[in-house]
Amino acid sequence: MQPAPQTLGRRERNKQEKLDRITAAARELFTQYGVDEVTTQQVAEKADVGSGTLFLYAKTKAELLLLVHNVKYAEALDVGIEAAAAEAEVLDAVMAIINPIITCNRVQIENGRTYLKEIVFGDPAEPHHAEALALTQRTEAAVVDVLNRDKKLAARGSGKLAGIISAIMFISMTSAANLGLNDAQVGDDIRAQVSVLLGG
Amino acid sequence: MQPAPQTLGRRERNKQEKLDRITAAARELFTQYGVDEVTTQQVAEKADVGSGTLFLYAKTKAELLLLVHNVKYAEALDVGIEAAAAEAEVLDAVMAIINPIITCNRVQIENGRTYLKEIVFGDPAEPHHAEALALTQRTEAAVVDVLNRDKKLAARGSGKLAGIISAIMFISMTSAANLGLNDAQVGDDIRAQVSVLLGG
DNA sequence: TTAAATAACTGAGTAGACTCATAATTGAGT
DNA sequence: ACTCAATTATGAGTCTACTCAGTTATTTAA
Repeated sequence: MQPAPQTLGRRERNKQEKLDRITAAARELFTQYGVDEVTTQQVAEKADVGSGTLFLYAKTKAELLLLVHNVKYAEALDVGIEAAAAEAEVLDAVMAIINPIITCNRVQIENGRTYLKEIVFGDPAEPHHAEALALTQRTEAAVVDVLNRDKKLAARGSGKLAGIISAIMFISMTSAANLGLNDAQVGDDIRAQVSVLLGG
Repeated sequence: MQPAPQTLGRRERNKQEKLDRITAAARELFTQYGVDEVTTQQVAEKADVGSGTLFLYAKTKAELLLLVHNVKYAEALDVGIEAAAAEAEVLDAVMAIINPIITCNRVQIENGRTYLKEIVFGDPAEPHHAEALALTQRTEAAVVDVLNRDKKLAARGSGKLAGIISAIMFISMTSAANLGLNDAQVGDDIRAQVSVLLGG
């Protein structure tokens, strides 16, 4: 038989396939039951790999969640950036970026909070974590672009402002005080704060 | 023998004494080695109580850290509020409140980050957690007082502004990106952000 | 003084994330 | 085809936060 035409050898293909199975298994179980209700054993079993193998692909259970959630976050961010372009007002445009992220983050609220927790407190050296950080940086960059539409905001320092908006988002989406709110209410909470920040 | 003159019975006194021993043991071990390097067994042993008893006084290991750290935080806050009164400029006064908190939080950086993590992600129904929340509210209230010195800031909404300052503090003190900075540099980072926030 | 009721204590046991010694698989060299 | 070094997979075993059924201490009531 001829050697396969792929550039990747069997070893690389097997690895990719295993990662795919693990990602799929984790996504389904985490989404349905929530991270805390799922054991790594269950994910391994569903992915049909050994329990130790899991940890070759994600160093911790939380990293496994990053792996799964990054995909959804990236999609939400794309939607938001698109929507922001259609908004005339700066505040509206900023919220256009933020709103899909809120929704994505709160589909399963426990997972969303754990995701954000891991971004701040996890190990930035891990590959899935690095990807998550890149996403938050992309989010800030998108906010910077919007803020720069306004000369005065640009003069105040759009980079710093975007950083503050990230902090506002983080706290509003994770705070236990906001656990009882729905997506729209969290959005309103963030909007009110961003409004104060920008509208000074 | 006459009954003791205390209003508290033996049971209450025993409980208080045990709590004191546990607090002292946790403080010493956590301070010297860091939370993650100390097991709950070691704390129990040092406090001379059964390993299960520990969890009657703090529902989780993280709650135990809150118990210990709340005291230090409260002291730092008092110092800061005092110092703020002596500052003429609003920004300087805000930083006067914040600076002792930064120092207190970074004496043992791992513990400081874990403390903040627990405040956001822990169970607010737990008593030590409730106390920690009260402290952050007291901090915000102190910041509000300072902001209200300036009519324009008061008009913008000093409560919301103080909330944003809390968010800035949280992120700057916990972010892995700032792990390499010293206290002064973290202070500068926060000051720069607060300056942008207020100075708009 | 004693008995019953209640509160607090205890440490062996459990659960689940993660490790690591060993085994299986792969691909390059011959 | 056959080494063999390097990579990847495995699951039994470890570690430790936390639980709970049974015990002990204190208070109250008779």
